[in-house]
Amino acid sequence: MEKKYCHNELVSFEDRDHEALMGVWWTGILLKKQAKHFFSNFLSSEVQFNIMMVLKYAEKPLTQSELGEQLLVDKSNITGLLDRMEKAGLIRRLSVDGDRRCYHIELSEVGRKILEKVEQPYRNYIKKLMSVFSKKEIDDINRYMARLEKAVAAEESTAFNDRS
Amino acid sequence: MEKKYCHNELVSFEDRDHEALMGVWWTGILLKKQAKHFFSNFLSSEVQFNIMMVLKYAEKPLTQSELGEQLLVDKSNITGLLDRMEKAGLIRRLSVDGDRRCYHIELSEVGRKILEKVEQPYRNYIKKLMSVFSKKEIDDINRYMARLEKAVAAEESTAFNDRS
DNA sequence: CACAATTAGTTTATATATAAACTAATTGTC
DNA sequence: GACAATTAGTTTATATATAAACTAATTGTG
Repeated sequence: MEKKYCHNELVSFEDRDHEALMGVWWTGILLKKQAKHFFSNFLSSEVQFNIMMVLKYAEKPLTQSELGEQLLVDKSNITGLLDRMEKAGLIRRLSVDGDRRCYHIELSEVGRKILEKVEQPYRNYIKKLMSVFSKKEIDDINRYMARLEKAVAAEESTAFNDRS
Repeated sequence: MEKKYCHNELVSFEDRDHEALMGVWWTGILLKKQAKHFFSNFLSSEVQFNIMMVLKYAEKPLTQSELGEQLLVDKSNITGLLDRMEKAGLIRRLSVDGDRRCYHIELSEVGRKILEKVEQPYRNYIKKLMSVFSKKEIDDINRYMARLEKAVAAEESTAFNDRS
């Protein structure tokens, strides 16, 4: 069995672990690229879609920081993302009673309408993608990814270049 | 069982398929972030590490296009990446006999030395990360990711906004 | 050989991503 | 209540990412 560092035949390693990890990595990249393309007629990126989805389904108004935490987006990145989305009329920043430091972010009417157009097609698309897997395999993937995420989080402190 | 669109408790869907796909997505993002941090003392990104690994293990000299294909990096992106890496003394562009359009990219001595410093620690790091999985589970992940990649590729033509 | 089509790489415009330094507002502590 | 520490968000600098338009060189076709 050939082990690949990346996606074609020119380079191969002998490390099944590495291959598995790179598999998750590359698949994630592919999914991101595809999603970006999927939304490109309506939104500048899949990140904007994710933001809108989080806003739509949030159980309470979210601040920029809370949004960033959920989506693993840095606060300095959130500022620009929301600037562009605000400029495009997709979201609004509302001042918050009692804390003049932060905003509550909400979907605008335009944003809601665009989300209505793309949400279901995207869900269908994902449904179709994932239909290559059985119920049991889907559960496997869910469990494996959860464990891998936990392992990554646990290694956070032991990185190569930590000065601690 | 709770289904999450993203990483915390504020938003939840009822879609196990979607959750699995998002799991791969998020885990990929986490891996990228961690890797970037891992290399940050020596390289400006994990992408540069990947480029150097491909160059080291390639069986023949690679052009910019070939490099880009392997790493899923757009040709317009490769130009800038290699510009920065060349400026940092990590790689060289060599003119190619008989085709004045392209370059062969090779690791410089400096690049080779830096790679020597970071490659084994990174491999160990990955080994440790993946040690939470059994041999059988590693094989599962490899198979699942390969199938998911294939499914993604197969859907490429049916994207929401195709004008075909 | 002429010349259209293709290929390799660059440039430009725009978006996403992070770290670090920064401002302004709030909280904790005495 | 004063003031240090923290928190929310912005700014700046730099890197990565894509699409589209571009230049220069090569290939394919008559």
